[in-house]
Amino acid sequence: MSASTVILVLAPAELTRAFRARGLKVTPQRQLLFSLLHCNETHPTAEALFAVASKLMPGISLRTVYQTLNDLAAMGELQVVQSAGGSTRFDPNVADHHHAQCDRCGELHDVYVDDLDRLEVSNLAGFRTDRARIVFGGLCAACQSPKPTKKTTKQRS
Amino acid sequence: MSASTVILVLAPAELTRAFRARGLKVTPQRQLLFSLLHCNETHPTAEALFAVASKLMPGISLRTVYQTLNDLAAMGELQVVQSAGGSTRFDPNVADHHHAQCDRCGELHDVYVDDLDRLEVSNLAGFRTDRARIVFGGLCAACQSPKPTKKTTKQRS
DNA sequence: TGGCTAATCTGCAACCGCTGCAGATTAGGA
DNA sequence: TCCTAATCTGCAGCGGTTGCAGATTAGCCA
Repeated sequence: MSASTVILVLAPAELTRAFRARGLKVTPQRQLLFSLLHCNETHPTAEALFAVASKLMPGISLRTVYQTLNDLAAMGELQVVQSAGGSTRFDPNVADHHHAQCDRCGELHDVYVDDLDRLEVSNLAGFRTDRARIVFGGLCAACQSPKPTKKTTKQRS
Repeated sequence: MSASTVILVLAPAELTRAFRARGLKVTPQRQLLFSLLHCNETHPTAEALFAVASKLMPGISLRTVYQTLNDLAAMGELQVVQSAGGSTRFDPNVADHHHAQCDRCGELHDVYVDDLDRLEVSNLAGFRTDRARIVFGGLCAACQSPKPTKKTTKQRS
């Protein structure tokens, strides 16, 4: 395929730099994925990203999407979120934050927690923790109203 | 197989009662699983439970293990923990608690957090939370020493 | 600019965790 | 003891993910 002829968006410079700095090559496929992830707050799955990428660059392989996401995660440019429901979500927001997942639609929201280190944790038994990840459960704003409209994520029973 | 002739341990009465109360039957397979889960702090996977159960009751099916675990989870007698590394872990500790996962060996430890509701959470945007689940990351006591000994859980790279 | 080479891409097969199904078995009430 | 619905087992199949191999290409160097 003539992927190199497709130049849709400017790839976020930061990720491009990070890849080059590690001796990794910056291909059009990767640039596209960088741009799709940039400021993306939907916590997409690999499959979801692939669907969007395919429209913009027909022929791109799901394998490539996984590869790039794993590379980004390995270099800390992506947070991997293991949410209920099977597939892994990827979060390009690398700021220190946490998540709230809606019990009904399954959607993930970024939330920020201020005073985490003030928590009193017991039963650590020698465990030395250096970070924490919180997932809040409940109902998102949309699903609290009588007629919930979206069902964006499949949930296993 | 003559499963009914195997009576290894007293099934925890609570789970037996809970099953009967819902019109579910209490079979030798279930009794065995109840007893394997009782006071079990290893956060086993279905596969791990199946391995132990198979030794005590040869012929028991992995399908049955999944079925029973799902039943228990559905009735709230089991906490389902979606840990990094693919497979689901099951936690018979239904007290309000959280987890610490070791970066090296992957093992999960129960921890207790006292003042969760004092956390200041921002960016909720209408999300109404009713619970939180925290997973701390770090190193367990065993893996902090120079020669870590166990590698009980496989971790994906 | 052209050539070289290691990194990458794609397509496919396979793996893993888990579930649906159907026929055989059995718990537990009448 | 009998009956029936619940359960068990084995297997096939599914969704998500990864390994592999051959074709392609980014990026360095002359």
